[in-house]
Amino acid sequence: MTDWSIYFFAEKGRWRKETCSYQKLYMDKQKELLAAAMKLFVEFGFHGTPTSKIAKEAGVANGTLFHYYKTKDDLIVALYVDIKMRMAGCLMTGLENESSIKGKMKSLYLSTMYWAMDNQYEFRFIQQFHSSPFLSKVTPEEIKDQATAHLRMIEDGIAQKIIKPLPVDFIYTLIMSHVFGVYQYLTTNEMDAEKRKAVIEETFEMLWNMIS
Amino acid sequence: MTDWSIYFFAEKGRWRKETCSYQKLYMDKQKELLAAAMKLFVEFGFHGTPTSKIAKEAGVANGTLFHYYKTKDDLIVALYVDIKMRMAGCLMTGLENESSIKGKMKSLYLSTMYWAMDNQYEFRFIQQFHSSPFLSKVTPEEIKDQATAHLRMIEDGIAQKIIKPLPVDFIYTLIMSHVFGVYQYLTTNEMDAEKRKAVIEETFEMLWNMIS
DNA sequence: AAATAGATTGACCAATCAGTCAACAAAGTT
DNA sequence: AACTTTGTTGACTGATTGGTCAATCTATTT
Repeated sequence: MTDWSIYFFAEKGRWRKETCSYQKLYMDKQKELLAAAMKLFVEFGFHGTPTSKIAKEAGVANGTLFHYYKTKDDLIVALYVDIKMRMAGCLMTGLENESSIKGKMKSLYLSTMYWAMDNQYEFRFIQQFHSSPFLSKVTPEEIKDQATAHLRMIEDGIAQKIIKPLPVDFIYTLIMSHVFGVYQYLTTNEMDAEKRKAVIEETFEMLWNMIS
Repeated sequence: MTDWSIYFFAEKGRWRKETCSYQKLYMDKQKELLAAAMKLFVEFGFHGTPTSKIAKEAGVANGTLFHYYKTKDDLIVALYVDIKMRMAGCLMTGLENESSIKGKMKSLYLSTMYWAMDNQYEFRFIQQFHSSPFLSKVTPEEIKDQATAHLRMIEDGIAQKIIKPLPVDFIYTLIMSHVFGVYQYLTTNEMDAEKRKAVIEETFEMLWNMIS
């Protein structure tokens, strides 16, 4: 009945047998689990998404989830760390082109906003996680770690007397809150790419007025 | 065995039999349920708090919860509406003393910040609710309803060309995000009342720089 | 004092949940 | 080819969940 063939999957660099009938892109089951969990958590909340549904959505057996993550809570925290890392990787690009503090700050702000718009599930998951009791399961150092680039920039700005002399993490918090606010506005009010760009540019100037 | 006595409970203006052994303040069971639910939801999240625990914390039988709220979800939404209304009630005071737009805005900002600091469970519940899938169970009109005072003020400010000519609900969103950010900073960094007051005053000026 | 309506109870239940486990499959190692 | 390690499965379970219900209690009305 089933027709077996051999396929080569470049991502892993190894051969694999797969049925012809549902040949599909090979991806680590672990990654599929994270992707499924993220989607369902955002849509139905941490409660409201049983592990069984996550496994099913990931196309994986129930037990596989618990092979990779000892508990459901572990999965949630791991997902948070994963998304945070992927985000941090995206925000680094394009920074070196700018020389001024304001230019660098703007570059970072724009990257953050566009990343949020392009990765809405990821962004909303982080938002949900941040205002949930799970946040306390991640150490403050782990949270700040991904933000060192931002923090150092703010420090420089303060040293050059361009940015208000306030605690760096305070300014960082205000920036992030601003990003959340702008994100919320952009997603609840539909608009074309041009208008959206204008809003993002304008809100950066507002932000800059606030902290400089 | 049990020693029965009669107590008068002024809040309800009626007499009630109660055992001497655990005489306690009488309060609507419904209100006790909301209070218990709020505390537990903030501490353990919407999941992580079974209805049974809520009933127990409220000192009420399991069935009583479902007498007042058809489902657990109903309870969550009702709690949100309740807190929002109580908050709105508190924010109205002291507004009429101010004449200028900036003065009114500052008064409102201060009330909001101090309310958040004095009602941390309430504030954190709203925060959690806002970034959860439950938010979609409340209509946008219901959410905006409590903010009409703010919105009208912003409108006036724009008409008088004191505030930037942007959509009012956009400015409102930015203000609320700012409040969330400042709240987060104030609660994660301990400081005395004086220092806290200074931060709140200063952050208002920053906010004003941003929107004016 | 009888009747009505709402409040309160807690035992109870079907469904669901997070997590286990024994068995099997694949890949890597010797 | 034999062995070891790691990945994968899905049936299974004990505990818990949200929610029901018939009975009791309390206050008010008639």
